[in-house]
Amino acid sequence: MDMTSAKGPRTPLTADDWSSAALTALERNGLPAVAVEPIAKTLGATKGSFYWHFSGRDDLITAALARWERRDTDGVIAAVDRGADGADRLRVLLRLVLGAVVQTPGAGSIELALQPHADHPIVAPVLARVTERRMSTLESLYVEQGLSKARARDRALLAYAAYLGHAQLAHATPDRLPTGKAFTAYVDRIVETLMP
Amino acid sequence: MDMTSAKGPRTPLTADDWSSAALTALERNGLPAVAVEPIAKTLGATKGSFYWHFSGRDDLITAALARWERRDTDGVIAAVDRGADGADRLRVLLRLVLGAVVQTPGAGSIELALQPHADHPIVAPVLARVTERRMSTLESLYVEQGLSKARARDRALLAYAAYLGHAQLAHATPDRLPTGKAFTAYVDRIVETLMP
DNA sequence: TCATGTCCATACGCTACCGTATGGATGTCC
DNA sequence: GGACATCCATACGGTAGCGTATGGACATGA
Repeated sequence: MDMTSAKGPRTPLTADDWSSAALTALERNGLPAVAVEPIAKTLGATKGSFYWHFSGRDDLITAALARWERRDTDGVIAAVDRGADGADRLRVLLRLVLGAVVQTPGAGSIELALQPHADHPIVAPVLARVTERRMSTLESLYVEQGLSKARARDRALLAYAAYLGHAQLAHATPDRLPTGKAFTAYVDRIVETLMP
Repeated sequence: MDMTSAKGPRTPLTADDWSSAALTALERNGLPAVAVEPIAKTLGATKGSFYWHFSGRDDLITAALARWERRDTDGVIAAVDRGADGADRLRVLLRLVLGAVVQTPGAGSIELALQPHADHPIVAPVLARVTERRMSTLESLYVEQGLSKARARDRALLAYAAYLGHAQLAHATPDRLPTGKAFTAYVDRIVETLMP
C-alpha cells in the first residue's frame, strides 16, 4: 500500500553530499553542529553511510572547511574582477562586501562560526589562509590608490575589522543596523570613510 | 601521614565563587564550557555543592552573564569619566578601548564567546543591553563633537564594528596586528580616521 | 549464478554531561 | 548534647554524540 510515496532517492550518497550538509550545518549552528549523527538525520541516512565515506568527524570538518575556503575564495576574486578596472575597484569591493554582510542574512556566518574555535588545529590554518588572502587583496587595492605599503596595511586592517564587526552586529543585534534606503546611504558613507 | 598538605580551604563555597568561575570559563572556552561538572572540578568540589547554590545550568549562565554585564558597564563608565572632560573624551575612549582590545589578551573575549549564541534566550537580552549601552555612549560622544544625530549614529556603528572586528582579529589571527611601537602608532591612526 | 565490490543500517560499548536522591559532616542554638 | 540548618559528596538514571563491528542489500562482471 501507498506505493505513491517515493521512498527517497535510491541514488547513493557521495562524500560531497556529506561535506555540503556539514557546511550548511556549520553556517547555521556553528562547529558543534558539524556532528555525524544529526547530519545523518538531515540526509535521511545513518552513521553507517558516513563512516564509509569518511574516517571520522575530523575528516568531515576538514572537508566542510575546504569547501568553504574554495567557495569563498572564488567569490571574492570574482567580485573584484567584476568591478570596474579603474581607480574604484576598491570602492566597488567595499560596497559589495559591506553591503552583503549587512543585508544578506547568512553572509559572513562562517567566519563568525569559526571564530570561537580559532585555536582548533583544523580550523586555525584555514582561518589564517582566508584572512591572509583577504587582507593582502585589500592591501593591494589600497596601494593601487596611492597609499604607502604601511598605510595600506593599516587601512586594510581597519576595513577588514569593519567587515567582521558588521557581520557580527548583523547577526547578533540586527536591529541596530539601518535597513531599506537608509542602509544604502549608510554603506556609502562608511565606504567613503574607509577610502583613502 | 603527610598532614603538611593543607587539605584545601574549609571555607564553604558561595554562589559568587561559582559564577566567577563560570565567567572565567566562558571567557576562556565559550558558552559550552560553562558546564557544571568541569567547573566543579576547577573549584575542587562536586555537583552536590553546585545544586545547592543554583537551580541548574541555566541559572549559572544567567549569573555569569549578569556578572559580566555589571563588570563591563562599570569599566566603560569609569573609562569615559577618567577621560579629560574636554572635547577629546571621545578620542580618549577610542584609544583606550581599541588599544586594550589589540594588546590585552583577553579583552573583548566575552562578546566574542557570546556571538555564536546570540539567539540563546538567556544570552540575547544581555547582549542587546550591552550593545545598546555602548552604542548610545558612542553616539552621544559623537554628537558632543558636533555631528548630527544621524551621522553620529553612523560613526558609532562604524566605531563599534571596528572594535568588534579588531577583537576578533586579535583573538583569531594575532599575527596580523601590529605590536610594540607600531601598535601605538596604528591605534593613533585608526582613532584619527574614526574621529569626525 | 555466484563472487566480488559498493553502500549502508543496526547494534554495541564508551565518554561527557545533566539533574535527582540520599545521606553525611559540620556548625549553631537552646 | 540534642535538634536543626547549612553545605556538600556519592551514587544513580538519562541523553547525546563518537567510533566499531557486523551483516545485509544491490549491482556488476565472469
